[in-house]
Amino acid sequence: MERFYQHEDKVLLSVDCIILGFKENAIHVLIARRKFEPLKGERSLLGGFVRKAESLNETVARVVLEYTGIEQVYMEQVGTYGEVGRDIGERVVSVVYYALIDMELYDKTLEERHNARWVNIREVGTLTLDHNQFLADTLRLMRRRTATRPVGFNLLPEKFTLPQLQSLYEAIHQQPLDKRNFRYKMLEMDILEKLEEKDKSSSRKGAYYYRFNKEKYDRLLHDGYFFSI
Amino acid sequence: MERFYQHEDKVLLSVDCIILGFKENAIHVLIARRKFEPLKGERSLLGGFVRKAESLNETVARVVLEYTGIEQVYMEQVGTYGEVGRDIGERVVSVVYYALIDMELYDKTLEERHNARWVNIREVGTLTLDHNQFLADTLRLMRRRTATRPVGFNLLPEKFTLPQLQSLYEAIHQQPLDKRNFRYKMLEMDILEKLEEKDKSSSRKGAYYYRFNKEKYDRLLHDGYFFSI
DNA sequence: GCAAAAGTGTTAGGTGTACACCCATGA
DNA sequence: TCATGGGTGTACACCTAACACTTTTGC
Repeated sequence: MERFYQHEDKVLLSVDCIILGFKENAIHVLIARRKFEPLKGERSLLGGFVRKAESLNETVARVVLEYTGIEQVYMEQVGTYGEVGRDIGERVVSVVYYALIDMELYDKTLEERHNARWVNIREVGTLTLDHNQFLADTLRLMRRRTATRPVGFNLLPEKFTLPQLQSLYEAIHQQPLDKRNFRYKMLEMDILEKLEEKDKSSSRKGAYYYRFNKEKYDRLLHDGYFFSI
Repeated sequence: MERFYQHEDKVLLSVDCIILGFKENAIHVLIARRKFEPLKGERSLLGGFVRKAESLNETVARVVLEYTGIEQVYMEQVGTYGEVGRDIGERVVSVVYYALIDMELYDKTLEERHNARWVNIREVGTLTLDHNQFLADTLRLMRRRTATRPVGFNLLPEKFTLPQLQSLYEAIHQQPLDKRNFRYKMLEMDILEKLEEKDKSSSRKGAYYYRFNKEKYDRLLHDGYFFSI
């Protein structure tokens, strides 16, 4: 390939991933200790540099796979942060993505290998560089997204119960929701399939499992339908 | 500064600006002919490469100033596009911003110098590379933004009339709005200051000028208020 | 006086929200 | 039989959207 733009500056471009999961009725984020200088050992989001022949999505997928063992994830770009002094090592522009994963699929052996931990988003504490900013912006975006599109399902196993789903939404929006209204809204959209099977792990009566029907959902979206909470 | 990350790939990073203005009751976008190879002469959005010691915002400001002569503009990041083959010259990752400007402040001598043109967004035609994609994503975002926050004012002169404001919103959302409901909503927020002066250019009766009161608006936002259309 | 745009309130319908009781089951 | 969480319908308040006539003024 010819080098048309050879007199222009090049910069280091990194991708930082906010990997989110749901457990113990709370959203958790995967963080690790930085493996390299500078700031080695500081608490950090998971990232990687964008390679020459790799798209941004591919970088995200690579990072997510490396740290979770999961191949297909829901991801969305949050934004790009390009202040000159934001990384103390060298000038690095960072593209931030969040990824929603089903924690049942998480490869727990990676926790140790990468010195990584799942932290409740309400108890994150101080992260390195501007990573707290990334997280705050992500949560704002993710709340808006889950409030208008049913992407929350990506945080749950394939089969889930309505009480689980409600507790997920309550964790995301950090506020209690009315059970009847919530169930009505969710079922009214007609994108959930009720299964015969019940989850008996959290009550004697047991709660029916449901499954998300992506085809119906896509049809809804195509028709311009949106929901709220 | 030490070079901690010296073994990582660097990439060309560009900023592409969707510069939007309002005239003749329609949103217009500033486009130009590409000045350099490859694809020299193709219709293109306005952009520039991010320099080593320049933040993304600074790059946008530089590009907007260069092509419009305006220093302070409202801008917002749309997203970052990083497919490997998106630029045919070389691998370039592009950060897209839109900027809203008051066309009365536009320096018309620059139109000729840069071979630039203001084009109605409904008649843009084919742009180079993936710039049509950039524009489509921008318009979607801008519509959402103007529907929930009063950023539309940035497209108008400091003094404007309510019929002008309504026609701006109708242009943005490409649908007619009810005059009484529109005026009521806008005035009810109490962020517009009515002036004594009237604009007589479009009717015998004349329409009162208003001015946007940013302080009151910031107070509203701070209190968590949002409006819709 | 008339044409042309500016300005002004009210109502009906729909949407969102609050709310309380019965059911199924395992221990 | 009882304790525990799952499941179900309605009434009211509020907000959104539809709608038509009067005012001002330059020609």
